[in-house]
Amino acid sequence: MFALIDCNNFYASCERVFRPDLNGKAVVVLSNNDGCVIARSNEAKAAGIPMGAPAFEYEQKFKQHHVQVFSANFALYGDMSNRVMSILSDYSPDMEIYSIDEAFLKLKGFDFFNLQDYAEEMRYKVTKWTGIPISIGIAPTKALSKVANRIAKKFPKETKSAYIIDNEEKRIKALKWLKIEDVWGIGRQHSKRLNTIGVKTAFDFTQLEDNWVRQHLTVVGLRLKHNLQGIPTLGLEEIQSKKNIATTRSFETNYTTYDQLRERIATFAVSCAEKLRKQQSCCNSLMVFIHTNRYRKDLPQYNINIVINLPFPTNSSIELANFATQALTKIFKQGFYYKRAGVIVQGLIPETILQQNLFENADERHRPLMKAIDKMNLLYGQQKIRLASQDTKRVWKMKQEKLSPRYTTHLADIITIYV
DNA sequence: TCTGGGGTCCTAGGACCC
DNA sequence: TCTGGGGTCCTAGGACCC
Repeated sequence: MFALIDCNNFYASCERVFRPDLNGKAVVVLSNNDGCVIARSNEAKAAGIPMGAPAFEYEQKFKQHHVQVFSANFALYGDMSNRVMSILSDYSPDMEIYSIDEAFLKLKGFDFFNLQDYAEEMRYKVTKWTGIPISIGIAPTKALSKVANRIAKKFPKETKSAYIIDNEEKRIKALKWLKIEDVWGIGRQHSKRLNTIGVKTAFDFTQLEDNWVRQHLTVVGLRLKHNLQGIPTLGLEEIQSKKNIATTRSFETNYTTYDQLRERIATFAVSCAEKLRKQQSCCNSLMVFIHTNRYRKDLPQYNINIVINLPFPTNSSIELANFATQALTKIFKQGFYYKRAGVIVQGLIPETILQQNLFENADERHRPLMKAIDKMNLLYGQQKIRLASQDTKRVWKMKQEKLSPRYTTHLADIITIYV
């Protein structure tokens, strides 16, 4: 059996842990730059605030329903996630962390366990120790555990937030209940197409011909179909190092000059380099893109990207910032209002595989230098040591007007309790 | 004025090889 | 008039996830 554990309204719940006065109240969390809604408490959902709602369009509604608004505090969410995952890892030797707020546990050899009790204990401990509410779905396959989880979340009282699909009757009943567009792996396009041929529920989907599914939804869709039928086609996945790493941002205002963009691109490249070093990889190529504001139909649009193959694999901040700025030079055009840009590094290989190039090689001195920089930044705070090509005067700021303290990761932000 | 960010996988088609 | 057969690798684009 697989268990899928999912934190309820994760970011909103993290904020509430340190603001218990907000329990039972509407809470939303905004994306970077306070752009749009990326998490909602149940009360906020009930107030009719959709996922992805642009914050400026919903200001009235926030006021009207007394919604507490937060800027995204990823330092807090990342740390809370680690705490939850560490508790969950005690409940099975086989765990796959699927996202910041979700994990699969493989429950092998649990035949003599009462899984309902087991799940409820898990839930009790996570909530007690971290303050984060979770829902649990258990079933013979991953896709079905997703379905079970949805039921647990939808009917928290009846299920005690833990639901198990362990026989055909329950499976069929669950699949007939679940709308096709809510199935894991069926997105907007697929559900539109499925709707036109009369597939309304997950159950309808499992009744389709294999060939049709294969043809229109590729092998991914076919695997999903079998998974929903109870045939295990998806196992736990090993933790693997990433294949791409990206740092991309929208700007608070429009950028018009090369110099402004150059600074951002250098900073994004440095950030990618840091992420690479963290997972002990080097990259072989890098992509730089710049976009104008796609919502401003009245302005000329210019979206372009460029891929640069590096002469040697590297994770040096200096090299990557250099290559990225060179790339930018090739695509930058005067006369546009730029709103978004990013750097994506690709072709990742382990740091240890060092291929010598006949003509050009990485500067060996960078390695110890980067090590020293990483160490200092860890010790004295992120971004303390920067390249001169970066924003040394701290001109650049993200809009984060409703940022909560870093309660769990920053000493100065620790809560004081008066007794 | 203001509309996020970071990932994965699969397929078709082109370029190339012998 | 007639123009093979069997591969690999790479990339762009489209779908999906949170």
